[in-house]
Amino acid sequence: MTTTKKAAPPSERRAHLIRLAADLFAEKGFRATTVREIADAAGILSGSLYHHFDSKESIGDEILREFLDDVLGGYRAAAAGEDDPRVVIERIVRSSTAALSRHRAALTMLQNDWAYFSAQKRFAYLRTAMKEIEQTWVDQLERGKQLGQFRADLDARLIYRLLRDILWIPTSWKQARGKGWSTDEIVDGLLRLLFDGITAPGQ
Amino acid sequence: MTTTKKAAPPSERRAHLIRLAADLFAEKGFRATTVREIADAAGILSGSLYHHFDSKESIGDEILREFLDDVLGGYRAAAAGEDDPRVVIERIVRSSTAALSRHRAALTMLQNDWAYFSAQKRFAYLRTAMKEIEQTWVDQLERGKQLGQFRADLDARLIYRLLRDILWIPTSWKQARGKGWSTDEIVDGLLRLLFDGITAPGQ
Amino acid sequence: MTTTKKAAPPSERRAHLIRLAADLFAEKGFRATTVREIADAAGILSGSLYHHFDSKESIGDEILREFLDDVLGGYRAAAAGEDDPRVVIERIVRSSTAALSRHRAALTMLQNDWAYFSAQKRFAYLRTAMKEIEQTWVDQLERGKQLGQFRADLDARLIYRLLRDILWIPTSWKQARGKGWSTDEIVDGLLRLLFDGITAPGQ
Amino acid sequence: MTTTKKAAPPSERRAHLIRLAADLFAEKGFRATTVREIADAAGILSGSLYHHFDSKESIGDEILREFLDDVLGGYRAAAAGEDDPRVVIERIVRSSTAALSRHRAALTMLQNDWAYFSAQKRFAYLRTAMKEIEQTWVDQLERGKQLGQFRADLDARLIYRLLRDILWIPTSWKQARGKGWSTDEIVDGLLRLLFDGITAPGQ
DNA sequence: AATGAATGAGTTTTCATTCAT
DNA sequence: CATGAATGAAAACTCATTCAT
Repeated sequence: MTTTKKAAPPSERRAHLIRLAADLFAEKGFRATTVREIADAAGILSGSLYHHFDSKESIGDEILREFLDDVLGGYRAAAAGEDDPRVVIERIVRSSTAALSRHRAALTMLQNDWAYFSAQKRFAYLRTAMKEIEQTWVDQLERGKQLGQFRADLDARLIYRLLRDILWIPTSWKQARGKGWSTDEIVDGLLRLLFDGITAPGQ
Repeated sequence: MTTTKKAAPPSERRAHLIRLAADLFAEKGFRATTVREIADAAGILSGSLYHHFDSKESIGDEILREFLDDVLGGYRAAAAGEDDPRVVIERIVRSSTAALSRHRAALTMLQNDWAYFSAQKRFAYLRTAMKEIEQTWVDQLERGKQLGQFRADLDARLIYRLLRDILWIPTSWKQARGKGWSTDEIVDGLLRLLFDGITAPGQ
Repeated sequence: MTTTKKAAPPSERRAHLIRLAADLFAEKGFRATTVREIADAAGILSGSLYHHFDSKESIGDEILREFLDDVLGGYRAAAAGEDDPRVVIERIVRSSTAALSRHRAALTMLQNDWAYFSAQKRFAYLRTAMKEIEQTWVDQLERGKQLGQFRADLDARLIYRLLRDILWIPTSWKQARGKGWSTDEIVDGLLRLLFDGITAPGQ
Repeated sequence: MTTTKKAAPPSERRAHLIRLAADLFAEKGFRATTVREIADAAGILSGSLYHHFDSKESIGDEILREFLDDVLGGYRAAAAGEDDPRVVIERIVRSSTAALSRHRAALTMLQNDWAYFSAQKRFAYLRTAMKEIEQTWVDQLERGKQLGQFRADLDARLIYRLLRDILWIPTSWKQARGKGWSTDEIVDGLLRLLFDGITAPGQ
């Protein structure tokens, strides 16, 4: 999950190309985006991309690593030095929503081409990161049960599974704009649903 | 949404090939699956598939149509002749979970290659179907609010967006078996989360 | 060193294409020959080759395996059931010269691109085969020394090193025709040089 | 065979770069070595090489010319003012072995990429040099026959062909060190093989 | 002297599809 | 129904070389 790679000297141009590629990946998925399209977007020939990267996959790699570093950072910070599971969960939701909006492309890549990436050893860190994310959720849900904050019959692992993907979703809405929701509205709606469900208080 | 197509004379062999293709699509996505892989699975050569189908897309088409027919049937039946939105929603959740487990491949295809399909006129029915599904959810949530069953501040469209993808999720768990959840457990957990959230009653 | 590979069903066409490729490899070396050239020679498009082979390397693999099977077969037969090292060596020289003339392309490939092939695990059998060949030579030379047939001060490993490459040479002369030597003349000249040197008897 | 070329102003840096390139050529062959690899070895960017050389081929040219100048010099010196063919041949063997060890890269280049170089007019001097080398051998072998030193039935041209490549071989052993042979041991073994063969005196 | 960026022509490979047999 | 062979268009990637700075 380290960010520095010896074969990848950072540069302005390079960073710009990654951003262009990320936008395309977000739009059409990683596999469906061709290097020619990336090059076209940059106004250069496809072969010229290989002056900066040694493969299309290494561009994807860089995008995904940065994303997971960011997300995991948020999870760790959320869990550090805080005892109330409810607060930790709220922090996780808010921080990862923010991280996701910063790395929209990475999310789309994972959603569309998870099978492709996770099958390669090069991307083994994806599975590792997912495990840490799951563990964090399960830990907090379990602690909440023990403290009596959450329903005692709640299956932490099951709830996590149900939740994880909801967390990813709001970000992809950026594309479908004009719907009129701010990120805050979405996150608040999500937290409300998570904690209280849709049933009216009295019922 | 019509089922009969002139280029598709139904037959045992044909149905079998579709099932084989569907399994592969479920595993790796529609685009990532090659006709050669489908043919290999059937023990024939790739060219021979074209005796049964006129294109790879027409295989996908058939799988997606059957799926949406099934799902929409469930939605319509759930809403027909029932007034209590809570009951309708529970029926929707149960029926679509069942439909999804019957059409696992279709779901993966939509999740992975939505952009690809929805951009083609041939697959226009996908958008139509999605709109009907959304409308059904929004209708029921709105009626629930008016009846005082659901929270008055609930944004029906937002909640639908949050929910839709959760509904798809449990299906993809078939692969990761051994986790020890039955479909019923998952649906119950999902309905409980939807109606009541994770907070303990007293809190 | 097995000849049968499940992913390579033998066929007339396939064998013909291998022969065409082998001729080109012999002429210009493996790396320097493009798949397009092979396809051109066959009168098809380069992509069509991939109907028969999954990579250029697998064509090379097939050519090299057949060659080494043939050569090693000769070495084993030469050493089997024969005690006189001088006879064994003569047999080895004759059989491998014959094998080489049957697999001229393989030889050129090894001479030109040995570094390329031997660095890949796929071609690990090349090193294994070379070791067996060396061991056979060293064994016979040592036995000849013990029997008093060969000079006692002869360094078997050194002589082998000096000899190995001479063995390969005569084959490549096929190209440079018109020189007027038959294979037999070459082999006889070689054996005479090996056993007796160039010095006149009396000197 | 002229050494001076207008596009080649000699300099320290330049000579160093040629040495680096030569090492890589020796390891992997001329064509298999990329300019980028040469530049990497020098710690500069590939484009910067073109400040010193106008093409990759001109690097190869320089390496090959120096080599052939050195080798031919040895051949001429060996034949000059000496009547005994046996002595001349011994001198040739010793001098060319020494030359080869000074120009290891050139040898690998010729062995691996002979077809490539010899097809270009720029490298016409390669064929010229080879002809002179062959003629020298044939002359000495023929004279030896007339003097009764060498076997009368010996085919000078054939023997030369058989011998030439043996001469190159020992050089490539530099890489596989630790085998425990000094250059002298190799040359002596070679001369002994050449003059007397491997057969024990009495046999 | 060297960088940093790019070219352009070529390479191997992929894959849905066609079609005579 | 299926084979066996091929197409054709596009994909990812390679690499010697150029050039403004």
